[in-house]
Amino acid sequence: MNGEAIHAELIAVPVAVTGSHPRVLTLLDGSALPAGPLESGHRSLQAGLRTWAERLTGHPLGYVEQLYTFADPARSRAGRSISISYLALTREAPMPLGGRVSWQDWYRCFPWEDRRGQPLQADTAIRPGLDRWAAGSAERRARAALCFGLDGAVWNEDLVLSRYELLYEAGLIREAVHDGHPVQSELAPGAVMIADHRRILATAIGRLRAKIRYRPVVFELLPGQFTLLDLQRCIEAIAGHSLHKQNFRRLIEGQNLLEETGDLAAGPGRPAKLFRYRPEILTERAHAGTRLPLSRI
Amino acid sequence: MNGEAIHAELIAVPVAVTGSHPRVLTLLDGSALPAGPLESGHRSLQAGLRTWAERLTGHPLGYVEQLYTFADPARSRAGRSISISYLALTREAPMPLGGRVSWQDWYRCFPWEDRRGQPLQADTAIRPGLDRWAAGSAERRARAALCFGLDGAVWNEDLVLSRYELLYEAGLIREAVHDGHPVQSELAPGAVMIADHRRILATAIGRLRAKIRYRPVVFELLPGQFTLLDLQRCIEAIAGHSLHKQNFRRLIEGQNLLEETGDLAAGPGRPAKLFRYRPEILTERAHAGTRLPLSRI
DNA sequence: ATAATTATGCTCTTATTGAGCATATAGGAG
DNA sequence: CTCCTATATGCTCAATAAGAGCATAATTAT
Repeated sequence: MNGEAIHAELIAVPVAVTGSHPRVLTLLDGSALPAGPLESGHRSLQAGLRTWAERLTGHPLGYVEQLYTFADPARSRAGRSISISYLALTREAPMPLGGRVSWQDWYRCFPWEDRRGQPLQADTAIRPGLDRWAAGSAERRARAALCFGLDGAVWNEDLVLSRYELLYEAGLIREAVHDGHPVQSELAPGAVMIADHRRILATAIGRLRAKIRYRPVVFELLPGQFTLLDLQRCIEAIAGHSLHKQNFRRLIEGQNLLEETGDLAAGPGRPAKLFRYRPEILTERAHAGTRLPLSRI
Repeated sequence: MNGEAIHAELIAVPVAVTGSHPRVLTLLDGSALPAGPLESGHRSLQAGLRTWAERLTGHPLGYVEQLYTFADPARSRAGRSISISYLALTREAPMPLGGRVSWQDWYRCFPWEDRRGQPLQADTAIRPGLDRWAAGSAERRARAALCFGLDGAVWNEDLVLSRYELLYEAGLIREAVHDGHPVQSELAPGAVMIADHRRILATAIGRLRAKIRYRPVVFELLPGQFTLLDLQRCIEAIAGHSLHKQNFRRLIEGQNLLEETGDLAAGPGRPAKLFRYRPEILTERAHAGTRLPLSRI
C-alpha cells in the first residue's frame, strides 16, 4: 500500500506586468524558472515553493496558485520525480544581484502570442512551417486552423498551451529534439528554456488569461493606485490583444470594482484620475463572478 | 539538489449522471474514492490512475482531468506523501461485484448543493449553525453571505469547495474533528467520507460545474443519443439548479453542437427527437469556446 | 495660440438573456 | 371518440450587455 519512493520538485512561474510588458522572473539569463525540491522542512507545498523562489531570486512571491503536476516517464533507474508547478503574481522590482536572475518579457518565448500590434507579423514566421506540417492531412489542417485561428476560425487567446504543443509536434520548437522528435529546418521564433520550462510557462499564460476574465487577479499585478489606462494596458499585456478604450471604462465603472483616490496622474495629455481597488472587492470578488472585456481587437 | 524521498498517491473522482442524479463511484459503501500509490510500472500519472481505478472498481475511467495536488503536513516521521487527484467522467454501469463498490448520489455528501427542488430545505438545516458561527463577527457574516448567497447575495454554484471549507471551519463538518478542530453539536447534514475524500469530491464538483459552462464535457456523460431534455437534466444535475426549458433549447440549437439522429424517443407525452453530438465537435469545441445556459432558477 | 495627446461622456446598433404564451403530438381515462 | 394530461416545440417581448464610433475636455509641447 505504499509504492516506491520518488522526489518532488516545486516550480514557480512568477509573473509581473511592467508598463505594457508581461514579465517572468527567470534564472540563467531567461532560460529557467525558479525551482527546487520539496523538503521535510517545508510546512506545505506552497511554503516550500515560496522558500525556494525567494532563496533563488531574492524576490518574494505574492498571490500563488497551483498550475499542474506532471511526472517524467520514469526512464532513469535513478528514481522517478514529479514536478508541481505554480503560477505566482507579483510586481517587478529591480534585480539587485545581477547573477543571471532577471525579468523577461514572456512574449520573448512566444512571439506569436502577442497580437497587440501587427497581428500577422509573428504568424507569417510560423505559417510556412505549419503549412508544411499540415500538408496532406485534413485532420492536421483542421487542428492548426483551430489553434491559430486560420481559415476563418477565430483566434482563441486561451489556447497558449495547445499552440505550443502543436508547434512542438510539428517540429517547430527546438526543445522537441530532446524528445527524439524530428525538427524542421526553420524553427518558430522565440527563446528556448531548459527542460520543459517553456511548456510550463505556456500553461501559466493560458491559465492567467482565462482566470483574469472572471477573477480580479489583475489587482495583484498593479500598484496601489493606477489610472484606467494602466489597468487596460495590464490586461492587454496579459491577454495579448488590444481593447476598445471607451467600452473598457464603461465596463470597469459598471463593475464597481474601483474607487477614486482623488489624485490625478501627470502625463502627456489630460491628467487621468487615479483609482484603487475597493477593499471589499478583495474578499467579495474572490467569490462573486466578474466579467472583464477581453474580446478581440 | 534532490530533497528527501516521498510517496505519491493517485486519487480518482469517477463521475456519471444517471437520469437526474449526479453520481460518484466509491469504495467502502460510499465512504472512499478509488486511490492507489504511483508505481514504477506506471507509464504516466494518468496511466497509474486508470490502472488503480479499474483494478479497484472494475469500471474503466473515460475522460480524465487533473484536479489538484496536495501534501500532508509531514507530521509523521514515516515520510511524507502527496496526493494527486483527478476528475473522471464516465457512464454508470451496474456494479457486478457488490463488494462495497457502489455508485452514490453526490448530493448525499453535500445536500446543500442541490437547489433544484425546494431551494431552502437543506439550507434551513445549516443556517442555525452558520449563524452561531458568524455571530459577533462582521467578517464571518460577510463570508457566509457570499458563500451561501445570504442577505441578498446571489448563490454561486461554483463555490462548492469554499462552502465546504467554511462549514469545516465553522465546526459543522464531522471530519473537522480529525484536525483537532472544535465541532458544533449539530452538524451539517451529509454523508462523511474517509480522510479528505469529501473535500476532494467538493473540488471535483466545483471544477465540473465551472467547466461544463465552456467546454462540451457533458457529452462524456451521456449515451450516444439523447433528447434535449436528457441533456438538460444532465446539466441541471451537475449544476444543481433548474433551467428554463425553451431557452435551453434555443441556446443549444444556436450552438450547432448536435445533429438529429432521425429517431424519436417514446415517453409520456409527445415523442422527442433524438440527437447526437456532431462528431466534429469533439475536436473543434475542445478548442473554441462554448457557452451553456447555466444561470439561476 | 496651436497642435498633439490623452481622458471622458454619450449615442446607436446589434446580440444575448430571461420570461412567458401558444401550439403540437403523444397516451390514457371516460 | 373526446377530453385530460404530459411533454415537445415554436415564437414574442422586454431588459441587458457588447461592439463601434463621434464629440468634447483638459493638459503639455511648440
